[in-house]
Amino acid sequence: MPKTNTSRDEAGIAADERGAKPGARALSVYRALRKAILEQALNPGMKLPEDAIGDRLGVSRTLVREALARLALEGLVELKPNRGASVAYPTLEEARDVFDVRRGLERLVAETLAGRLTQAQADSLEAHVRLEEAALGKDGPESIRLAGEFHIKLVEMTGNALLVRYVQEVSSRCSLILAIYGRPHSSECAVSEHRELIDALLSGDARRAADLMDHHLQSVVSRALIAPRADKDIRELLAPYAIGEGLTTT
Amino acid sequence: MPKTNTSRDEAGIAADERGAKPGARALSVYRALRKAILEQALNPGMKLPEDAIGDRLGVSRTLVREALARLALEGLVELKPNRGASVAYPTLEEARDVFDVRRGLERLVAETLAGRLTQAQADSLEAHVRLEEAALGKDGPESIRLAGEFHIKLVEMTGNALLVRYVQEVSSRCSLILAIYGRPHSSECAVSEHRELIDALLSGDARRAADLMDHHLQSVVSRALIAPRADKDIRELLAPYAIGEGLTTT
DNA sequence: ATGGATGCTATTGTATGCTATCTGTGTCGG
DNA sequence: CCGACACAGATAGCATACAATAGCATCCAT
Repeated sequence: MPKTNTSRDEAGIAADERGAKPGARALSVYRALRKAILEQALNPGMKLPEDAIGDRLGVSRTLVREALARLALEGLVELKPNRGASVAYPTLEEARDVFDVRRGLERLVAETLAGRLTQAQADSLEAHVRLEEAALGKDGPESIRLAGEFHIKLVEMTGNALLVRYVQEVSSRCSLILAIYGRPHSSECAVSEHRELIDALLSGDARRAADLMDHHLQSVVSRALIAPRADKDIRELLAPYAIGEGLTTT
Repeated sequence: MPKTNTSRDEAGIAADERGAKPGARALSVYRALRKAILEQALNPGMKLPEDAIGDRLGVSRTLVREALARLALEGLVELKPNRGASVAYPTLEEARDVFDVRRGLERLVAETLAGRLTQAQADSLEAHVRLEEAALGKDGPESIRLAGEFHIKLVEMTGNALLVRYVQEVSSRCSLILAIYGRPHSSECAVSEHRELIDALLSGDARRAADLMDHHLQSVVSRALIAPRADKDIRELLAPYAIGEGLTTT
């Protein structure tokens, strides 16, 4: 029996998983959307209609719904009742919350790893830092991606699966936040700070490693987070235009 | 207009939300299952068939699936492909991971709150501690629930929504873990430690508060978690496995 | 009698249809 | 000319129907 598929082979998803495992397509949808959001193919605030996405990806609305629900739980999309999903547009307060939690989590990472880093792990991190340095010149999304991956590599070395999940989650949200509020072309992580961190971890000084990580992330915020691009309220944005046209603004 | 429901009023869910808001029933299913798991009406390892749950709760499998997916993401249920859902049965390693992350998160709570606690908040916490003391005599699930709620109240006072979510999640998982590996009737949190913590928070000494919290949670683990070398008899060891297989335990 | 194959059953995975609700547009009254 | 009501188009919420898979029991062959 050749599977009598319901003729579902036109678009993107069906092709990427040959084995056709059970929950694989739902995962693919999730990953596709996640990636699209993180590399800003879908801008924050953009609507995400179930039908359109399902159409484009060759799956039914059910799977799209599943993916959207998951992304909503991770804070990458907002899900308003009867209004559908849209790419999350975090407020500055939410941004602060996320960065605070991230600092707390990554401090735990540093403490956990301090003095426990194997030489192989340290080498791997060193190699990564070198990649970052190489990417520094040609400022692009490449540099940003690598800087983020350093932290992911770090947390993965703890072997704590839950910690990995949480750090990945907050990292994703940080990317989104920086896409909204960040300076255009800031390399967010100073490579030198990454290298210092590795040293501290190898030396086994947990306190110093934690403080370094803390300071590092703190400086990421102050370096990359800029004043809000005053898009709080559309009325504020339009006020000058209204004055220009002689319309009442209050 | 009485909503012309599709005849869905027999069982548990339909009655609890009169307004019948859009996503309310899905949430109700989620909460019902969550509660059932946490108070061990559903034992770890127990199977969770979608249609049975849907039947019992008066909703379709769709909503049950949604709830199960969410619980799976929170680590309260395990979701195996084509095999369905079951109440999570964390390993000891996972348990350690969860407790580690919890310590990191709650330390952040303590640091955030240190010196920022209003008198009203301190009073509220004091009142809660008094409830805990009252419940100490009659050892029961009551004492355990109250001890957990103390930490929830605490994190809610930070005003950090993400931190609240994470702490609630790890707290839930800790409850589950203690249900499996915990001593039968240990009051997990020493009430005196809660009171000390409030003092430290009021005094504004962030370091001391964080260390107290750390030590507090550490002692919860050592007080409640059974040692790996089980000097209990073999029947106790096998009991959870029997439950997992649906066999009688006595 | 034992080992393996085969059909059956229970349960999950996915799609789709129906209904309720929301948003935008058009029309009517002030 | 501006506001309110009403209708219509669109979209999410939910249920159900259909398809596929894993586990189990039975049966046959060695």
